[in-house]
Amino acid sequence: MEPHLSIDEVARRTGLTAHTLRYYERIGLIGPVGRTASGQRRYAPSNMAWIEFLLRLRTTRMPIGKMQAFAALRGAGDPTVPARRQMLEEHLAEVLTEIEAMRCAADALQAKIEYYRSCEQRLALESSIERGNEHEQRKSVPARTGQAEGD
Amino acid sequence: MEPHLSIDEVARRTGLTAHTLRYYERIGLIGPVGRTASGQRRYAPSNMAWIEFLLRLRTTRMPIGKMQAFAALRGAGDPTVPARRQMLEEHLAEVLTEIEAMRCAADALQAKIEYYRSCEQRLALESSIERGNEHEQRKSVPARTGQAEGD
DNA sequence: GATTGACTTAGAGCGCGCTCGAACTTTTAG
DNA sequence: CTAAAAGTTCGAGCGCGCTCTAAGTCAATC
Repeated sequence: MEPHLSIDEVARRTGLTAHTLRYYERIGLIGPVGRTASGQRRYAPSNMAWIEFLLRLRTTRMPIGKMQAFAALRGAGDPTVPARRQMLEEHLAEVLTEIEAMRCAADALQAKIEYYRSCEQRLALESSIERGNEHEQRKSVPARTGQAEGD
Repeated sequence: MEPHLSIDEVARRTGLTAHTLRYYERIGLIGPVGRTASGQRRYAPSNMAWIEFLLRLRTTRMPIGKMQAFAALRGAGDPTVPARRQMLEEHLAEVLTEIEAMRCAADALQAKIEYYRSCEQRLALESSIERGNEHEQRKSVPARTGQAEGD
């Protein structure tokens, strides 16, 4: 039981498909991967670590082209360490910017959800009045906010 | 100077292209937009507010198909408010999950950057020793960390 | 009246990131 | 020994989100 995994096992562990793993290798993102005598892939722990790193880059939406550039630098060995670090630093900066943009948009969505909640209260109240049930009133509903037509 | 903007002006203000604005309208994301007598689009403030909302959805990576569904609900008026709220709540939950995933991956990238920095120190030290300059040593460099082949 | 330039529609095309199909070989279970 | 499962290569195809082209209309300027 050596720690060299078949492509299906790697697929299972990483969540990628075997198709995608071959694709990544084809385009130079992964490799070289060991082979059995008959040509089947066997992934070593170092391959796994690299794939996991690629997945982190993917999570942060690095485009494949940049990953290829990074992989090429990595293949060129130690002298490219500064270049690789710089790539990561630039990418990280973009990622942090984007996280902030998403957080900001998420806040706006939260506000909208709350606005909808107030709409629902008002609508419920109006329809109950319409049906003649003028009780059921718990809190005063804020009439109608000036949400600037956002909806 | 009414507050009804031409498509180019809207493009300028939103960062979308005129092409994309027409595309969004075509697929039912935007609309209806007012027209001049000769058929040119004139965007009202309510259109602008909706577009800005769409852009927030896009920032949070809602797929266009979902935006279309949302737009359709909106077009159906008040009774769909609860459904709209639910869509937003579900989407927001996904967004928060994804923000967390990105933040986590970003942390890993930061760690890798720091690892590279230590590599650079070690490499600089080694090459200076190789050249016979055995001074230049400031801090003890941690020999070589066992970064599990991540690189 | 002619030209310039912003606008219109319908529909084709593109870049990205996979995803799948076809045809074949190897491994494994019964 | 056989049959099914899993692997291989090569190349085509797909879904998404635009992006652009072509052909034409209209408004304003020379």
